[in-house]
Amino acid sequence: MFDYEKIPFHWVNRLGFLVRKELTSAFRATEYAISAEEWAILLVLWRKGPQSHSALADVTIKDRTTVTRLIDGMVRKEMVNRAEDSTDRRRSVVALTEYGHSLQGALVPIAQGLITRASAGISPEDLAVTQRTLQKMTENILEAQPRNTKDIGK
Amino acid sequence: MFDYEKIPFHWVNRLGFLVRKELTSAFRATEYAISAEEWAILLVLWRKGPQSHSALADVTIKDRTTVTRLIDGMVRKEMVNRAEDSTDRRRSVVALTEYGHSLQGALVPIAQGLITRASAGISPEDLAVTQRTLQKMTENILEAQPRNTKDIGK
DNA sequence: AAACATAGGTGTACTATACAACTATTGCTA
DNA sequence: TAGCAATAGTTGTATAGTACACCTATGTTT
Repeated sequence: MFDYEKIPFHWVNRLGFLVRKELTSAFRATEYAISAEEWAILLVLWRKGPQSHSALADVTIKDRTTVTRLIDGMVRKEMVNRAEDSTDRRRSVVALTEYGHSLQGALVPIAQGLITRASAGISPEDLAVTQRTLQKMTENILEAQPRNTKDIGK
Repeated sequence: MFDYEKIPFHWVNRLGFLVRKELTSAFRATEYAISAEEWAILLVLWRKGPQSHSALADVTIKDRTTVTRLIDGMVRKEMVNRAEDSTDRRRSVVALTEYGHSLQGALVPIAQGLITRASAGISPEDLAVTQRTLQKMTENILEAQPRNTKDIGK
């Protein structure tokens, strides 16, 4: 049998699960009960501005219906709102509300704290290699993979 | 705002999600519909033999009740069974059935295929650094962390 | 023996996930 | 340009995973 613990996969799973859990419970300890999935959406919106559902589904690698439900919840909690795209009336554009923007100040330091804690005793070079490797692995898997929209080669 | 994409966390989440999804769908394409969580439990049992619920909760970083439900399902599907621990009658020991053992031959090659696919174009050194780094990060977070049992300092 | 700790299970509730099927648009092409 | 195909998003429905609060049974400590 192969030595699973010597392979990044095992740790990707383990650490991924752990991070999600830690983030969620750290957020819940504040007055903002943000889930890890909501956090992922917020990150995109903070960095890239308003996005369509399809775009969000793509970057989060989730089904469009999952995104719909997720955004439903975030609208209910008034973190984001939906507007119509003026150029394409099928499309609705998800944008941050004032409250959604303000969450950044509260949440980012928490995430940074966790990152700092996790990175203790690890050299910047190793962190960089790890980041690159994980990114490459992600791309390898996503390559030639079905997406949510079919305009892959666009 | 910090550059999240330059940090391993982002990719741990993304890749972790992707791997779980890929594994699940690859398994579902066979005659064995094994979930990623069941896979994680099976891995432990294959490698380390019979385990108590608490031990499984510890390595999978899940709540004991979650493990109970997970094992319930696996017992129903006859992958594992529960036996009493002769030395401690509170404890029940989860062990593989014949069927559970046999899954190894079917499932491991699938996982290895995914690993090979993901690792394309990455040097063994980088893979090793990544594995070490992720392991260290996991340990950093788990350190001084509440566990399922309270015998932490044991 | 009493108090405490641990192993595990139940009740309950909620989140995330996604397949199938649907409507409303837009784009393409014959 | 008329009609068909593709796209964006939603709803119905079903399922898995998660965990809190609380419970019982057993073992440990003082």
